[in-house]
Amino acid sequence: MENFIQTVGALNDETRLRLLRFIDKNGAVCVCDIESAFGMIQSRISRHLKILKDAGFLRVERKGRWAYYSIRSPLDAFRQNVLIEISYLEMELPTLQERCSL
Amino acid sequence: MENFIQTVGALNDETRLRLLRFIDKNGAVCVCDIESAFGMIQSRISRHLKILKDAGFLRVERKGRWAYYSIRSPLDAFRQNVLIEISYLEMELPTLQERCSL
DNA sequence: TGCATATATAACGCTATTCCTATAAATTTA
DNA sequence: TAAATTTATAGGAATAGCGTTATATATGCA
Repeated sequence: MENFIQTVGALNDETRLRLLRFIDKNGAVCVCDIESAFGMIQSRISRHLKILKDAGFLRVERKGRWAYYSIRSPLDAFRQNVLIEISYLEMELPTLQERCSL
Repeated sequence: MENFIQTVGALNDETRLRLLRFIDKNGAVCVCDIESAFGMIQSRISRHLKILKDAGFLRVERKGRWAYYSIRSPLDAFRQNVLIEISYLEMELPTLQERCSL
């Protein structure tokens, strides 16, 4: 029950839906990539990513000073359906211009 | 987008999940049935039912002075999946003791 | 070691949501 | 019509969530 509420709670925010779709589309990205793409301040992004991670949608892998966020795998059927549903939504999504590292 | 957020927003509350599961399980019930089963005051129930209705999960049919709420039909695939997911959740659910009308 | 970079977290103000109480609206019955 | 029943809604207090600023932590490099 708490788990489910945490899951849908993470989806109950436009910024997080856009972040989730962005990562689903572009694969592993670090916070600074998102920062420049979305034009949002870092602390805001970091907090939303944590919520999505805690809700089971994202995983994070640290490499050096960067933290790469990507869709968690494997993903249970319900969260997969959620990602598909989100992919159908009309939303303004920035393009991943340049990776700030690599 | 707004529609999706409204949908998951309706799920982001324990009371509403229990109400939704209760109606999914018992079929059409009126507010007073829920009132006695859940032991919650009527205004609280009425408001949560409205949120679930506006989110596309419920429909309401008026008969005399009673308002019967039931799962909306047909339901799109995503909301069907949500109902299935909710049916798996462990939650304390009251039994529908008596119908206050009929 | 000292500094820059990348990310995470805490604190605060604002808004939204929840609950309750009280009341309105609509229907049935006397 | 008047009273009772059923449901909906408005208003206020408490709480939770978001965005920002400021700061902490952690890594890499000179």
